[in-house]
Amino acid sequence: MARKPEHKQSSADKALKVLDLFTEDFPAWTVEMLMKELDATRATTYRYVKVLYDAGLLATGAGSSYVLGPRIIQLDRQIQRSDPLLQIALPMLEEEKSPLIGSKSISSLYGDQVLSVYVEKCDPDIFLTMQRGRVFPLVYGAPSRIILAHLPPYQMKNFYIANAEDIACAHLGETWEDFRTSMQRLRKQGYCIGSEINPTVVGISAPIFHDKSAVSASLSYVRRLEITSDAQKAELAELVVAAADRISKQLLSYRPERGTRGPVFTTPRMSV
Amino acid sequence: MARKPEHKQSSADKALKVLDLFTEDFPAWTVEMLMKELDATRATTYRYVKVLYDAGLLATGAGSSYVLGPRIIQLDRQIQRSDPLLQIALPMLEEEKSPLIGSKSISSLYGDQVLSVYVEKCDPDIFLTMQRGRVFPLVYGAPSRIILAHLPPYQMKNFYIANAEDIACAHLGETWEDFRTSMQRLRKQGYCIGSEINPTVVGISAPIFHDKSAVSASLSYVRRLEITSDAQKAELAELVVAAADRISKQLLSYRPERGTRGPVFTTPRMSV
DNA sequence: GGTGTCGATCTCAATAAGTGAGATTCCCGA
DNA sequence: TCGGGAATCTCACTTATTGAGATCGACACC
Repeated sequence: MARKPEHKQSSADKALKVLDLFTEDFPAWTVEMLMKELDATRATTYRYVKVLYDAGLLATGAGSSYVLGPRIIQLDRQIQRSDPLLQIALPMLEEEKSPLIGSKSISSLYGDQVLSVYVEKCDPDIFLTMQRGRVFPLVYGAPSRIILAHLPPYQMKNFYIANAEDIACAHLGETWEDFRTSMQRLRKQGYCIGSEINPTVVGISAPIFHDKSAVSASLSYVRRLEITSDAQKAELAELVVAAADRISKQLLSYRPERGTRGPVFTTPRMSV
Repeated sequence: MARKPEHKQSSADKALKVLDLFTEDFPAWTVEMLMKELDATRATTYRYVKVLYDAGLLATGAGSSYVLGPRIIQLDRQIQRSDPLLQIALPMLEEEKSPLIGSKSISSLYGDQVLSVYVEKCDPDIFLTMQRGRVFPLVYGAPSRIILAHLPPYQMKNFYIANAEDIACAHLGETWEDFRTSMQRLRKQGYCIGSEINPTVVGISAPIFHDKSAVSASLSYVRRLEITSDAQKAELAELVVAAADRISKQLLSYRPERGTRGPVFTTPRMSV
């Protein structure tokens, strides 16, 4: 995870830090601007840029600026094509045609974050904020929380110790016992329902396992809040739990084809 | 460009080289495998992996392997949201509803390659091989060739010198004069038609300019070959040229909103 | 909840890099 | 062909990287 501050400053670290500067609000940087931001000389800045440019992670933009490069788009395609979760889940989701479902999405656990990896818009009138690539903390939103609830005990304990404050803020428990109990309740329920991320919709998420007792992702069905009755919520919950179970079953028996050297699941560590 | 072999071996270079190993056929690597492949010691291999892991470019996979990381998916979303070409073109393409169009796609020029950056399936029965992230050489396929034909003179000349052989193989000209003439013909026609990439469809591509006389991308309309008459080809050509022109016009008058510090077009260099 | 097994990190001396300032080359538009 | 500016090169100097082994710690099993 690139969250925590680093102690040592290797040169590769410093070069890759340049990537962090390319945010949505500042998608283009000139070398002059980078020099000021990095507090480095012209030569050094060009060296960092060259490394990333040669790797295809940066590309030249208009006005002698640099922007994120083509390699990223290319690698994203590679991930999509080699991710067994998507390989299995997408065909299964295509068969799910209930008119109750306004949108389907899949979120994956990476480290201590949850990343949206697939979003499908079914209801043309629904307003979606979810997109592939959006990142959420483990405590925020139904897709995250149902994953959080199914973490193995030691990971959940570690997570609590490191994030007790955020957990309390999110009303998931004031103490470890509180937290454990509320997570237990979620597990028993089998799904998590909420409108936290997007207040115009209701989302219901169920866990996906790539190994017995190892959660890796969650499936969410979403529907416009204004047109959703309580009975429909219950029906959607049943649907999403059943679909997530089917995906998990397939995933458990998944064996890679083609010349791959092994499974391609992500099994995050929850290190401090 | 990440094509040509490098002379110097900086440590960041070596770390980023690890990314190259993660191909579609080998999406997961253990450290042991990487050690053999890189011919490095265990400590060094772990150091490279750690740098990429901390940057989010790698993630841990099942069986103590590593796979491409969440940061890539995240950065891809950032590119999509900050690319003025997509910002402008997508709403315009949504209004184009001709039933002749089986698929729409946009390809962008990056260096000496052309990258598919957007693909939309309109005809549910069409079989598409094109996806966001697919890369093509500048001489292969209609989307590439119409870009090639509109390169500025010195870039075209440079490209010819460096790729005379490939150009001859692609029947684009045996000599510089030949090549120049065939490119001139394409420019005059205004579009390029072909079935090279996917033999089951016919694709027609028109150039998109982000600056007068600076090509940056191409728009392609695609239709199943078996159901396409010559008259329909002509009509599709008109449509795609008109749409690409509209996009170019918008692009020329584009001024970034939000706190962006400048335009975010890619203006590739064609260096040797 | 305790304990064992690897995967991952740390330590330290030797080695081979990265760094900065300025000159230079090369790209690209007229 | 030429000019302006971006990108690279040179070289002395400094600092990080490397490799082998010891150690740490996360995770699985009991």
